[in-house]
Amino acid sequence: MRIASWNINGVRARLPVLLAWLEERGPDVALLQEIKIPDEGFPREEVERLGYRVETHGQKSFNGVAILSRLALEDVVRGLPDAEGAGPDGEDDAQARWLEATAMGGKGAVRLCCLYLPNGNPAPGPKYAYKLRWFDRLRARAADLLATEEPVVLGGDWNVIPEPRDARRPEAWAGDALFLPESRAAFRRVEAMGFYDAIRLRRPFDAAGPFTFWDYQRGAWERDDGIRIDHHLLSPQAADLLRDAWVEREARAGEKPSDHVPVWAELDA
DNA sequence: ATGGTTGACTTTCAA
Repeated sequence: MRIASWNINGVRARLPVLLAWLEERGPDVALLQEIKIPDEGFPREEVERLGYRVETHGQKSFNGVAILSRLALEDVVRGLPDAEGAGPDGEDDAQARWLEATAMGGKGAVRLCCLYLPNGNPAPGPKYAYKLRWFDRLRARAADLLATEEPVVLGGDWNVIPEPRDARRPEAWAGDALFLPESRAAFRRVEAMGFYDAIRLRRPFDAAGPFTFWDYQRGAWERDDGIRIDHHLLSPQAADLLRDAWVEREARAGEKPSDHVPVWAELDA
Protein backbone atom coordinates (compact mmCIF):
# COMPACT_ATOMS: atom_id res chain seq x y z
CA MET A 1 0.00 0.00 0.00
CA ARG A 2 1.54 3.26 -1.17
CA ILE A 3 0.34 6.15 0.99
CA ALA A 4 1.04 9.77 0.05
CA SER A 5 0.38 12.80 2.23
CA TRP A 6 0.22 16.23 0.62
CA ASN A 7 -0.74 19.72 1.73
CA ILE A 8 -2.16 20.99 -1.57
CA ASN A 9 -2.90 24.58 -0.41
CA GLY A 10 -6.36 24.84 -1.95
CA VAL A 11 -8.01 22.10 -4.00
CA ARG A 12 -9.61 24.59 -6.38
CA ALA A 13 -6.31 26.29 -7.20
CA ARG A 14 -4.49 22.94 -7.39
CA LEU A 15 -7.03 20.78 -9.24
CA PRO A 16 -5.16 20.40 -12.58
CA VAL A 17 -1.94 19.63 -10.70
CA LEU A 18 -3.72 17.20 -8.36
CA LEU A 19 -5.44 15.28 -11.17
CA ALA A 20 -2.23 15.00 -13.20
CA TRP A 21 -0.40 13.79 -10.08
CA LEU A 22 -3.03 11.12 -9.34
CA GLU A 23 -2.76 9.86 -12.91
CA GLU A 24 1.03 9.87 -13.06
CA ARG A 25 1.94 8.74 -9.55
CA GLY A 26 -1.15 6.70 -8.74
CA PRO A 27 -0.98 6.50 -4.95
CA ASP A 28 -3.20 3.84 -3.42
CA VAL A 29 -4.19 6.41 -0.83
CA ALA A 30 -3.70 10.19 -0.76
CA LEU A 31 -4.06 12.13 2.49
CA LEU A 32 -4.69 15.77 1.56
CA GLN A 33 -4.50 18.86 3.77
CA GLU A 34 -5.61 22.47 3.29
CA ILE A 35 -8.31 21.70 0.75
CA LYS A 36 -9.87 25.05 1.80
CA ILE A 37 -13.37 24.15 0.65
CA PRO A 38 -16.62 22.86 2.18
CA ASP A 39 -17.49 19.19 1.59
CA GLU A 40 -20.12 20.09 -1.01
CA GLY A 41 -17.59 22.10 -3.04
CA PHE A 42 -14.95 19.38 -3.38
CA PRO A 43 -14.39 18.36 -7.04
CA ARG A 44 -15.51 14.85 -6.26
CA GLU A 45 -16.49 13.71 -9.75
CA GLU A 46 -13.17 14.67 -11.34
CA VAL A 47 -11.31 12.60 -8.74
CA GLU A 48 -13.75 9.68 -8.81
CA ARG A 49 -13.31 9.53 -12.59
CA LEU A 50 -9.69 8.52 -11.94
CA GLY A 51 -10.81 5.59 -9.82
CA TYR A 52 -10.61 7.14 -6.35
CA ARG A 53 -13.08 7.08 -3.51
CA VAL A 54 -13.37 10.47 -1.83
CA GLU A 55 -13.88 11.25 1.85
CA THR A 56 -13.68 14.87 2.97
CA HIS A 57 -13.80 16.92 6.15
CA GLY A 58 -13.78 20.44 4.79
CA GLN A 59 -14.65 23.99 5.70
CA LYS A 60 -14.98 27.27 3.86
CA SER A 61 -11.74 29.15 3.05
CA PHE A 62 -9.40 27.50 5.56
CA ASN A 63 -8.02 24.15 6.67
CA GLY A 64 -9.90 21.06 5.48
CA VAL A 65 -8.63 17.49 4.97
CA ALA A 66 -9.50 14.68 2.56
CA ILE A 67 -8.67 11.04 1.91
CA LEU A 68 -8.63 9.77 -1.68
CA SER A 69 -8.35 6.00 -2.06
CA ARG A 70 -8.30 3.35 -4.75
CA LEU A 71 -8.86 0.84 -1.95
CA ALA A 72 -12.10 0.35 -0.05
CA LEU A 73 -12.46 2.64 2.98
CA GLU A 74 -14.29 1.75 6.17
CA ASP A 75 -15.18 3.39 9.48
CA VAL A 76 -14.73 7.03 8.44
CA VAL A 77 -14.51 9.51 11.34
CA ARG A 78 -14.51 13.29 10.80
CA GLY A 79 -12.78 15.41 13.44
CA LEU A 80 -10.92 14.34 16.56
CA PRO A 81 -13.38 12.18 18.47
CA ASP A 82 -13.09 13.70 21.93
CA ALA A 83 -14.93 15.79 24.50
CA GLU A 84 -13.36 19.12 23.62
CA GLY A 85 -14.53 18.83 20.05
CA ALA A 86 -18.04 19.04 21.40
CA GLY A 87 -17.14 21.81 23.84
CA PRO A 88 -19.40 24.77 24.56
CA ASP A 89 -17.44 27.33 22.51
CA GLY A 90 -17.38 25.03 19.47
CA GLU A 91 -13.99 26.45 18.53
CA ASP A 92 -12.27 23.16 17.96
CA ASP A 93 -15.09 21.64 15.98
CA ALA A 94 -15.03 24.67 13.68
CA GLN A 95 -11.55 23.85 12.40
CA ALA A 96 -11.52 20.86 10.06
CA ARG A 97 -8.12 19.25 10.72
CA TRP A 98 -8.59 15.51 11.28
CA LEU A 99 -10.05 12.66 9.21
CA GLU A 100 -9.76 8.92 9.85
CA ALA A 101 -10.56 5.89 7.74
CA THR A 102 -9.44 2.28 7.43
CA ALA A 103 -8.01 1.34 4.03
CA MET A 104 -8.42 -2.29 3.02
CA GLY A 105 -5.13 -3.43 1.47
CA GLY A 106 -4.60 -6.74 -0.30
CA LYS A 107 -2.68 -8.13 2.68
CA GLY A 108 -4.37 -6.26 5.50
CA ALA A 109 -6.11 -3.17 6.79
CA VAL A 110 -4.41 0.09 7.78
CA ARG A 111 -5.97 2.78 9.95
CA LEU A 112 -5.20 6.14 8.30
CA CYS A 113 -5.37 9.45 10.14
CA CYS A 114 -5.08 12.52 7.91
CA LEU A 115 -4.12 15.53 10.00
CA TYR A 116 -3.45 19.23 9.59
CA LEU A 117 -1.94 20.42 12.82
CA PRO A 118 -2.41 24.13 13.67
CA ASN A 119 0.42 26.39 12.52
CA GLY A 120 0.46 28.25 15.83
CA ASN A 121 1.99 31.56 14.75
CA PRO A 122 2.33 34.10 16.17
CA ALA A 123 3.86 32.58 19.28
CA PRO A 124 3.25 33.11 22.08
CA GLY A 125 -0.45 33.88 21.81
CA PRO A 126 -3.88 32.27 21.52
CA LYS A 127 -2.99 30.53 18.26
CA TYR A 128 0.04 28.91 19.84
CA ALA A 129 -1.99 27.83 22.87
CA TYR A 130 -4.47 26.27 20.46
CA LYS A 131 -1.67 24.39 18.72
CA LEU A 132 -0.40 22.86 21.96
CA ARG A 133 -3.93 22.01 23.10
CA TRP A 134 -4.63 20.35 19.77
CA PHE A 135 -1.44 18.32 20.22
CA ASP A 136 -2.79 17.12 23.58
CA ARG A 137 -6.01 15.99 21.92
CA LEU A 138 -4.07 14.25 19.14
CA ARG A 139 -2.03 12.33 21.71
CA ALA A 140 -5.16 11.20 23.51
CA ARG A 141 -6.57 9.82 20.26
CA ALA A 142 -3.21 8.31 19.31
CA ALA A 143 -3.11 6.43 22.63
CA ASP A 144 -6.45 4.80 21.87
CA LEU A 145 -5.28 3.85 18.38
CA LEU A 146 -2.01 2.46 19.74
CA ALA A 147 -3.94 0.21 22.10
CA THR A 148 -5.68 -1.49 19.15
CA GLU A 149 -2.27 -2.91 18.09
CA GLU A 150 -3.33 -2.45 14.47
CA PRO A 151 -1.19 -0.76 11.79
CA VAL A 152 -1.87 2.97 12.18
CA VAL A 153 -0.50 5.85 10.09
CA LEU A 154 -0.67 9.43 11.41
CA GLY A 155 0.06 11.30 8.19
CA GLY A 156 -0.11 14.95 7.33
CA ASP A 157 1.16 18.47 7.83
CA TRP A 158 2.38 18.45 11.43
CA ASN A 159 3.65 22.03 11.30
CA VAL A 160 6.66 20.94 13.36
CA ILE A 161 10.34 20.99 12.39
CA PRO A 162 11.54 18.10 14.57
CA GLU A 163 15.30 18.78 14.56
CA PRO A 164 17.80 21.38 13.31
CA ARG A 165 18.74 19.11 10.40
CA ASP A 166 15.11 19.41 9.23
CA ALA A 167 15.71 23.04 8.21
CA ARG A 168 18.25 24.58 5.82
CA ARG A 169 18.58 27.56 8.18
CA PRO A 170 17.42 26.43 11.62
CA GLU A 171 18.52 29.75 13.14
CA ALA A 172 15.89 31.54 11.03
CA TRP A 173 13.14 29.50 12.73
CA ALA A 174 14.26 30.00 16.32
CA GLY A 175 11.20 31.97 17.45
CA ASP A 176 8.71 30.32 15.13
CA ALA A 177 5.80 28.17 16.33
CA LEU A 178 7.06 25.40 14.01
CA PHE A 179 10.39 25.13 15.83
CA LEU A 180 9.82 26.32 19.41
CA PRO A 181 10.99 23.87 22.09
CA GLU A 182 7.40 23.18 23.23
CA SER A 183 6.37 22.25 19.66
CA ARG A 184 9.35 19.93 19.23
CA ALA A 185 8.71 18.38 22.65
CA ALA A 186 5.06 17.75 21.78
CA PHE A 187 6.17 15.97 18.60
CA ARG A 188 8.72 13.91 20.52
CA ARG A 189 6.02 12.91 22.98
CA VAL A 190 4.10 11.26 20.14
CA GLU A 191 7.30 9.43 19.18
CA ALA A 192 7.86 8.45 22.81
CA MET A 193 4.43 6.82 22.84
CA GLY A 194 5.77 4.41 20.23
CA PHE A 195 5.16 6.10 16.87
CA TYR A 196 8.00 6.11 14.33
CA ASP A 197 8.89 8.91 11.91
CA ALA A 198 8.87 6.96 8.62
CA ILE A 199 11.54 9.08 6.93
CA ARG A 200 13.92 8.62 9.85
CA LEU A 201 13.43 4.87 9.81
CA ARG A 202 14.67 4.88 6.24
CA ARG A 203 17.16 7.76 6.40
CA PRO A 204 18.39 7.85 10.01
CA PHE A 205 21.74 9.50 9.36
CA ASP A 206 20.94 12.23 6.80
CA ALA A 207 22.65 15.43 7.95
CA ALA A 208 20.15 17.76 6.23
CA GLY A 209 16.64 17.24 4.91
CA PRO A 210 14.82 15.92 3.05
CA PHE A 211 12.61 19.03 3.06
CA THR A 212 8.88 19.02 2.37
CA PHE A 213 8.05 22.77 2.35
CA TRP A 214 9.58 25.82 0.70
CA ASP A 215 7.99 29.24 1.23
CA TYR A 216 6.66 31.02 -1.87
CA GLN A 217 8.62 34.11 -0.80
CA ARG A 218 12.24 35.19 -1.00
CA GLY A 219 13.17 32.57 -3.58
CA ALA A 220 13.11 29.85 -0.95
CA TRP A 221 12.80 27.04 -3.50
CA GLU A 222 15.57 28.39 -5.75
CA ARG A 223 17.88 28.57 -2.73
CA ASP A 224 16.64 25.22 -1.35
CA ASP A 225 15.74 27.07 1.84
CA GLY A 226 13.29 24.40 2.97
CA ILE A 227 11.98 22.69 6.08
CA ARG A 228 10.58 19.22 6.86
CA ILE A 229 7.14 19.57 8.48
CA ASP A 230 5.09 16.87 6.69
CA HIS A 231 5.45 13.49 8.35
CA HIS A 232 4.13 9.93 8.47
CA LEU A 233 4.20 8.63 12.02
CA LEU A 234 3.76 4.86 12.17
CA SER A 235 2.47 2.68 14.97
CA PRO A 236 4.80 -0.26 15.76
CA GLN A 237 2.60 -2.59 13.69
CA ALA A 238 2.72 -0.18 10.74
CA ALA A 239 6.48 0.28 11.15
CA ASP A 240 6.89 -3.50 10.92
CA LEU A 241 5.29 -3.28 7.46
CA LEU A 242 7.33 -0.31 6.19
CA ARG A 243 9.04 -0.98 2.86
CA ASP A 244 10.13 2.53 1.97
CA ALA A 245 9.58 6.21 2.68
CA TRP A 246 10.52 9.19 0.54
CA VAL A 247 9.75 12.79 -0.34
CA GLU A 248 8.60 13.74 -3.83
CA ARG A 249 10.77 16.83 -4.04
CA GLU A 250 10.30 17.36 -7.78
CA ALA A 251 6.64 18.31 -7.23
CA ARG A 252 7.83 21.75 -6.05
CA ALA A 253 9.42 22.51 -9.44
CA GLY A 254 6.31 22.21 -11.61
CA GLU A 255 3.77 24.75 -12.83
CA LYS A 256 1.70 26.45 -10.12
CA PRO A 257 3.01 24.21 -7.33
CA SER A 258 1.80 23.92 -3.75
CA ASP A 259 4.36 25.19 -1.24
CA HIS A 260 4.41 21.62 0.15
CA VAL A 261 5.36 18.42 -1.71
CA PRO A 262 3.97 14.89 -1.28
CA VAL A 263 5.60 12.60 1.28
CA TRP A 264 5.29 8.86 0.72
CA ALA A 265 5.27 5.68 2.77
CA GLU A 266 4.95 2.21 1.27
CA LEU A 267 3.64 -0.52 3.56
CA ASP A 268 3.48 -4.27 2.94
CA ALA A 269 -0.27 -4.24 3.39
C1' DA B 1 14.20 45.64 10.04
C1' DT B 2 11.75 45.05 5.97
C1' DG B 3 9.63 42.66 2.44
C1' DG B 4 8.68 39.32 -0.42
C1' DT B 5 4.22 35.29 -2.49
C1' DT B 6 0.05 32.56 -2.76
C1' DG B 7 -5.02 31.39 -1.84
C1' DA B 8 -9.61 32.55 -0.57
C1' DC B 9 -12.23 36.35 -0.81
C1' DT B 10 -12.71 40.98 -0.27
C1' DT B 11 -9.95 44.47 1.87
C1' DT B 12 -7.60 41.43 4.79
C1' DC B 13 -6.17 37.10 7.06
C1' DA B 14 -3.58 32.89 7.08
C1' DA B 15 0.40 30.65 5.96
